[in-house]
Amino acid sequence: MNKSERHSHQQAIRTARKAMTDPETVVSLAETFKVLGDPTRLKIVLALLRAELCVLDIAAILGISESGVSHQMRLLKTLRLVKHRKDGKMVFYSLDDEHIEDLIRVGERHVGER
Amino acid sequence: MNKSERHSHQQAIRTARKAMTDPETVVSLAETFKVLGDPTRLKIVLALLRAELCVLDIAAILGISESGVSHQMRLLKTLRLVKHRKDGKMVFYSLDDEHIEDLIRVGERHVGER
DNA sequence: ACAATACCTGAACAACTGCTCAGGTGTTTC
DNA sequence: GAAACACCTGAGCAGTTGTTCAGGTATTGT
Repeated sequence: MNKSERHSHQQAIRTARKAMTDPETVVSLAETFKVLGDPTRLKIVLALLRAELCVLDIAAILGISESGVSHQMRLLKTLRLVKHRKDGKMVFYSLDDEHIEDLIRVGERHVGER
Repeated sequence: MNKSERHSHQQAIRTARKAMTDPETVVSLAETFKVLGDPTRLKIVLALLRAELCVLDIAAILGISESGVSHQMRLLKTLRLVKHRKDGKMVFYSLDDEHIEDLIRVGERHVGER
């Protein structure tokens, strides 16, 4: 009996493995959570829940540099959490879809318990 | 006119700031997303969605060491994503509440689009 | 055309993360 | 009680992250 057969939960293991048949989806899903898992980026998303904002607005709200905001916005854009609208020399950001608000609400419900 | 008053979005900034009146909640929320934002931990949670599992089961599913699993379980436990049940020398882990499944489902919906 | 504004980019850095290794505790079996 | 098992913990490490700095582009105003 080798190490992987030692204990008797082969059935549970087979069942559990089915939860991640598509490794690519798992990685994308993790990336989505990860992007919301940083206080700075979460604050940006929370702010955009209320108002459309330009880079300097966000920098003012967070107290970090324009450059820092710009880097984070690129990430949020890549993962399709935010979209942007150019108006002259300014770029206005807003949330890209309604699932993000749902995600925040469900998360708040978990944190709020107890 | 100083730098922070330069542009004319003071109203938007005031509105957006209201979204994070409680900084402690923001940090807790970010921690919750962060813990799901790592592929290894997300896989653990996905697996536990299907079956109650012990440490060695999880290690077998993920292909990492018992020790690595143990470290991650402590984190998941601290953030109340999982609970544990001792049975002899084994420890069985399962999800702690139903919001976690909701979180995963909403996340999948976001990732699935396009 | 020049200066100011709003934003973006690459490089660099300190801080943090996930993992393994070595060694530990508690439980079961012989 | 000794050996085997299931799990936990602290230390250490390579890789990643968030931020700033310096310098870049595009747009506007004079």
